[in-house]
Order: sequence, then structure tokens, then C-alpha cells
Amino acid sequence: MLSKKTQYAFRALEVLVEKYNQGPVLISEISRRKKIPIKFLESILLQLKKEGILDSKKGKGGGYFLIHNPVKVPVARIIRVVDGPIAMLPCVSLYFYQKCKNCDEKHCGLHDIMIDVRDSQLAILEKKTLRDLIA
Amino acid sequence: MLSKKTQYAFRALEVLVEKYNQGPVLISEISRRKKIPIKFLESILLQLKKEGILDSKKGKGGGYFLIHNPVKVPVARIIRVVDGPIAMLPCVSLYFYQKCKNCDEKHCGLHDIMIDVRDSQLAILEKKTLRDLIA
DNA sequence: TAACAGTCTATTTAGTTGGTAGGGTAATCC
DNA sequence: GGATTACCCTACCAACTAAATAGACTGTTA
Repeated sequence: MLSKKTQYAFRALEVLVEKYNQGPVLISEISRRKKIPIKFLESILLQLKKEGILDSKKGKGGGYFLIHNPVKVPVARIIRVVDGPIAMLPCVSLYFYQKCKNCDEKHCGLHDIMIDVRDSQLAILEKKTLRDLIA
Repeated sequence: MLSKKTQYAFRALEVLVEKYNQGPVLISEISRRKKIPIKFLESILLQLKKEGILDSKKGKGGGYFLIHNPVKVPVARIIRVVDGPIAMLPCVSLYFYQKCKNCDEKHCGLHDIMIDVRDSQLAILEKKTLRDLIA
């Protein structure tokens, strides 16, 4: 399951997608509209900024805004940044790969199954973008 | 990601699938062959028994064994029993559904995406069975 | 009846999640 | 250039979960 943090991230991004190209949005506004604890939200937005998803502007009239066109940012990217691996096993993760202990991937049925699952997940999560968050 | 507990469960089940219809297998044997901490394994097997996946026999010549033919037991079932929800959001889970707070499922883009993901996951996890664990 | 093997209860340890608090720092406007 | 605005950073904490361990108990079978 996605962490609450990741769910908050998506909710916040909904606002930023709606306001894309309309200037910065205040943390406090996002917090209020989406009912996200403000300090927690702060850290999430900061993280998204550090990962190159968002940028921000300080001072009066400041706030956060999307760097790229929402249609260019796959949902998968957000999940990886905030939550980490998408795959169900470390040994089938593309971005967070870790070798199994005591398990030969060449002869592991579970491994093969989870490869399939991963591919089918990514077929969707890499195709859907931030734009799809809003109806 | 699947918990270590679930990964242990699958590893243990591999042994029991290999020995299907050949009588009970000792906890200690599974533990030794798959390098699973024995007491932890104990609790996992017990859980699988309570959920109707395994049965056991006490005393000499005892141990654990599969109740059903491995081809009849979907991988999805094991995950649900040991790990819980497969879906990425509570609001799209079939067996562990929980309503979103502050989110109308009828107009939630993320919800729709995660429905798709869930369906594509289950298409695989409900079709693959314990038999597929062993090559 | 004695060895055997699963069952139960409980506790521990370590790590993560979700959330709080408060102050520092940089940009903007009048 | 100072007040305001709002991002940025550090630290902390409570609650929960995961992973593992220990030891006593109950039932089986030869």
C-alpha cells in the first residue's frame, strides 16, 4: 500500500496541476484545500522540489509550482520519489534492485511471477501522468 | 513491497509443494532448507493453517502439509493472508476496502488509476498458483 | 510412557510512519 | 531598508509494525 505521505503528495499535486502555469501556490492554501497537516506537507513539497518535480518561490507572492507540463510526469515517478520501490520484491525492482539472499533468481518461480506483476504495474504507472489525476 | 514474513511464507510453501502428497514435513526441515528462523517460521505456518491453506499433524512423523492441490491455490490468496491488501490504496482494495477521507471516489483520478493497477496485478496473481512457485 | 512435534503466550528490539514545534533565512513589496 | 511573507531546516516524539526470540504447554504416536 502507498504510504499516507504518498497519498498526500498526490492530493497536493492535484492542486498544482490545476494551477499549472498560473503562478506559485501557497503551502497554506494546499494544506487548507486538501486537509493536509501543514508541516507534514511542507516536508513533502520540499522533497518533491529536491527531486526536480517542483520548484518554489520565496517571499510575497511565493509558493510552489510544477516545473514540467503535467502530461510529461508519470505517476510512477512520484511513487518512487516519495514511497520508494513499486515492485513487490527487491529482486525485481528496476530502481531499487537488491539481490535475494538464499535464492537463485534463475530458478525462482516467485521471481518470475513478480517480474510479470511489475511489468503490468509499470505499463500503467509509467503511462498515466499527473494530468490524469484530475478528472 | 511484500514483507519478509510473506517472502518466508512463499519459501516455505515451495518445500510443501515439492512434497505435496508425500506426507507431513517438519518445521525444522523447512527452517533448515530455506534458512528461515524457526520460531518465526512456526508462527507463519500456524497462520497458514488457521486460514485453511495448510494442515498439520503432531507427534512422531508429524509436520505440515498442503490441504489442497497446489494448482488450486492462487498466489494472491497467500499474499492476502500473510501480508494483507494487494491494492495500492485502501479505497480500491477488494478484500480490505476502506473509504477515502476527503476524497470523492467518483471524481478521483488517482482512484481510477489504482483500480487499473489493481486489476492488472490480480490478473496475474489470481491466475498463478503455488504450483508456479517451483520451476 | 517417553520421545516427539506442533501450539500458545509473551516479550524484546529495531525501525518506520505520521505528526509536532520552533526558529532561521531568503525574497519581495512598499 | 524594514516589514512582511513564506520557504527551509533541525529536532523531537508517540504510535505502530516488523522481525525475531524464549519458554512452557498440549496433543500424538510408536
